[in-house]
Amino acid sequence: MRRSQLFLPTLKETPTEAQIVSHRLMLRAGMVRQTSAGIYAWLPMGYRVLKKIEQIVREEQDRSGAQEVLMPTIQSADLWRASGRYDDYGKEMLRIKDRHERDMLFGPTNEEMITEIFKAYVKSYRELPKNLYHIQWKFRDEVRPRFGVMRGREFLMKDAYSFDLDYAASKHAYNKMFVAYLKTYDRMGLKAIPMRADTGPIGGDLSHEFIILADTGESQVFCHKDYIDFDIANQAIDFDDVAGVQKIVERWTSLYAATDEKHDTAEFEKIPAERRVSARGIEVGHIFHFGTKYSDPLGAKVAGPNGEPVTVLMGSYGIGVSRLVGGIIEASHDDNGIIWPESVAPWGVGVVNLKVGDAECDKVAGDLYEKLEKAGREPLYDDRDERPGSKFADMDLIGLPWQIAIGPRGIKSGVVELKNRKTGEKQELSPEAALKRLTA
RNA sequence: CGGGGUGUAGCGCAGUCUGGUAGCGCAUCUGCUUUGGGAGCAGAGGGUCGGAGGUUCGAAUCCUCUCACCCCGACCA
Repeated sequence: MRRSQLFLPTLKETPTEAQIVSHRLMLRAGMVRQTSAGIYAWLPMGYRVLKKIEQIVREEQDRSGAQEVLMPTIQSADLWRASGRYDDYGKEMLRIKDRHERDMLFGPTNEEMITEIFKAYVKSYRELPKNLYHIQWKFRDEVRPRFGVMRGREFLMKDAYSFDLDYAASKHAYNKMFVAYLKTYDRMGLKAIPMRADTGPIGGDLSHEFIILADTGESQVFCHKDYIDFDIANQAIDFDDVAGVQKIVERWTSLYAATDEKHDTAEFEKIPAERRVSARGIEVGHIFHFGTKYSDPLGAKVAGPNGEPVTVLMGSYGIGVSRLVGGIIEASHDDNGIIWPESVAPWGVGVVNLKVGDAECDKVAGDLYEKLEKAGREPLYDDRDERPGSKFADMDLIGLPWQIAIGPRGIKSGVVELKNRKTGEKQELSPEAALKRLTA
């Protein structure tokens, strides 16, 4: 993409309404525009990042055996009356009437709808297990939206729903999601720590929040320091291996980790003092086993092995996709701007032509741009006739992992400058060597 | 939903107390000079001062109502 063609309205000054760093940077980098409180339009760069995150989530869901569907944003109130939640949900639910005065709503979640769909088709235990997910916009009419996309009213969420015949199977479904989540966050360059969450009236140990550590996080969290060094990156997972998956879950739940609501000071203090981590965190996912809470009132039953009706056990598994855009920035930025992990960066490399119009610079920069494009590195070529300083500042702001600066000074001695956004490390090397470094 | 605050050019703000030609910086456009970390000079364009009523010869400014947005708290992916 050529910067001169791109719709990327970056700002030098920070709009006052933005209080936290990710919100400020998202506005300054021209990623989103607020259209109402807690509702955002996604501009090209923001949307590219959103789609990359979404795609990683999708791939890891698919890998774990879940199947993607797409359910509507608008739902009928009748469904929610059947589960009893229409009245319970309160003012957070955006209620709408259609032209026939029928009660509708903009879905805040989809348990009722997926259960209804499941129930309509699945009649036998032989068809289990099933895990269906979708990635769709939700609306919760928060009293007080804030923190930009981190807590908007409209937000993109991946929600998966598992259906199983008995508790053991249901637990395996839960464990698979647990592991898929670890993989998902890891691929985004995030260290997400599963923390025990409130299980409500169901009880048991099957609910976890996935928290990433960031200084500006919304809640206080406590955990054992060893979690920081836990690694899932290069582990091949066999999701059909019940014991193997269970083992991974056990490892990741073996140490203390809790948000302030569930914090137990006595337990925490059993950890050696130098291994205690008390930090701020952002919730980026929540998985929950809720048994028959919805299948029972909605009558989701299958025929069991002996022909008897069995109410299925369910779980639901959410990832805040749009929230992650803000979350990643909170976890990865500096004074100059965003620092994108490679996997979610809107473009892979920034090619900065420091003197547009200079024949040599144009040639070398244009050539590098084309080759990087061909190599699939998704370069962003800053071919604007701007001053070098403002191009560097802009490039740092939008946070692409790599920058190549091509200027007359370097060209004279046959070199360009390759800069790593994260480390700030710069080195001069020939255009060919730079290309090789980035495409190896 | 309680408490507090702000609405003036795309962004950041002054002007409001004490009514009298709507301003500044950045951004934008033109020209010249500049060109390796957000340039300099000269010129230009851009506003129903959030909206509706009212007071007044005259309202960004005073009064009433209203809408939007932000912050703290309670609540939440």
